[in-house]
Amino acid sequence: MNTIRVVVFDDSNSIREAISLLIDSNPAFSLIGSYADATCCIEVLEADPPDVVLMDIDMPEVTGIEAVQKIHSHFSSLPIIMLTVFDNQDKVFESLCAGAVGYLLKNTPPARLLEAILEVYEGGAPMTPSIARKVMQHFQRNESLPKKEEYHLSPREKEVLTHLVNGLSYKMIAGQMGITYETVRTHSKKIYDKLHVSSMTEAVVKTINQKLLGF
Amino acid sequence: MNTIRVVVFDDSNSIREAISLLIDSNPAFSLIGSYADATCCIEVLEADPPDVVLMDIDMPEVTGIEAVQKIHSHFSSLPIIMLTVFDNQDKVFESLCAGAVGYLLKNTPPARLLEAILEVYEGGAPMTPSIARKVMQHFQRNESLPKKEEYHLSPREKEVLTHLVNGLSYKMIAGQMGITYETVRTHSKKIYDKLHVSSMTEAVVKTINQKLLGF
DNA sequence: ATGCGTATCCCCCGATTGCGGGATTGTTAT
DNA sequence: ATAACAATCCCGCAATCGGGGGATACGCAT
Repeated sequence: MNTIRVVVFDDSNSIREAISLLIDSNPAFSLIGSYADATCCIEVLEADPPDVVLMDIDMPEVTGIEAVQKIHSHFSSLPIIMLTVFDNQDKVFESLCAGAVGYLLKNTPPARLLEAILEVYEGGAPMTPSIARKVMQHFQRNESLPKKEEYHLSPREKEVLTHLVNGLSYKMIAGQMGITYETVRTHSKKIYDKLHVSSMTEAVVKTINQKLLGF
Repeated sequence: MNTIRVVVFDDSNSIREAISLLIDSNPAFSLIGSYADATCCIEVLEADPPDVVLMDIDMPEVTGIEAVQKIHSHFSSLPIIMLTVFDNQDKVFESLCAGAVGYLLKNTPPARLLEAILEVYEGGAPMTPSIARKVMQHFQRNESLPKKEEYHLSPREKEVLTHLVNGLSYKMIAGQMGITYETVRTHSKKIYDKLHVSSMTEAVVKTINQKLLGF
């Protein structure tokens, strides 16, 4: 069986050494590169493509997140595991958005790290439990806020609002809906009234942010 | 040490029995309830609150997802693990949005199930690796589309645009930014020009939909 | 039948916006 | 140093928007 080829980016010498020892101690893995910064990450990976990348999140010159973006856009299927000392909420999500598939704290036990490498290699997404929970909570926020307020818009008003959200003017909406400009205005007035706003823009922003319409 | 109190909702008798055996075989856990449907889930949980809920996703009468919504809105801190036979993409996300914190396939080995119950109890979010990967990929889609177009807005223009997106009028923005109404208009003109739109609303919609600003 | 909500149309008027210019002061880049 | 750009301000004018009315007509409930 082939070994899993790993590359590490981390500005800390001691961490790189520790990881180097860890990986080479297990015949199933081999460390094919280890770098203190990610400035040349694309070139490095191009020259000798690994199976998995370990990326420190805080690095000088090019930050881990920037590096992930670059790597992900060049080698979209190459899995990257982020390593970090703090499980900062924002950094987690920035990394995930940038293209990382795993997120581990540096105090992860060595055995777990090897397990994680194997896991991404097999299509998983290793995370510490606390980070996994943060990710889950991120989904819940989306759906828990919007239903707190209910503005009972009539069907016709929703229709007008949809067009407003698409950026149409009253005149254009009138044309689209086959009604008069004045009617569109009347609907809009009631919409603004019900949404407690006083301009088209405010209505549109509120509609989008609170997902008042089905999209 | 107290045992972790578990309740199960699953319409399959065999699964309920298997879980019952599994949980009672380990002194660290105790099964305090086991129901074939979730119609009375709120009453049940209110009468005898558990630490963790296991919820089958496909059930007659009330679906697992509906049950999760109800439970989550009544007992928002009660962790729920979904159990399912298929890792259907949509169901996963519906469940997560509804308030579940864990998501396991029914072929999960018994030991892993107990581990997962412990994990949610301790604030984690157990998932099978394949589901974890799906969740991760969900984040990546968001950021991969928007960078297809780049409108090189100046810093000042971005600032004005931010205020527009917050629903402010030119006059209000002028006040906020300490510049003249006329200057705000000039910036806005250039913004509309660069975004290829011709109204405040269109600019706002485009900005939000394409995530042109950092939010 | 009387009221309530919805949908439709109309008018007036002031405020705001969009578009066409033009102008000055910096900074940056070639 | 000359051009290019960003940021600031100004004017005029037409179009659009927002708020205030009022009006008709339909359906639906009590």
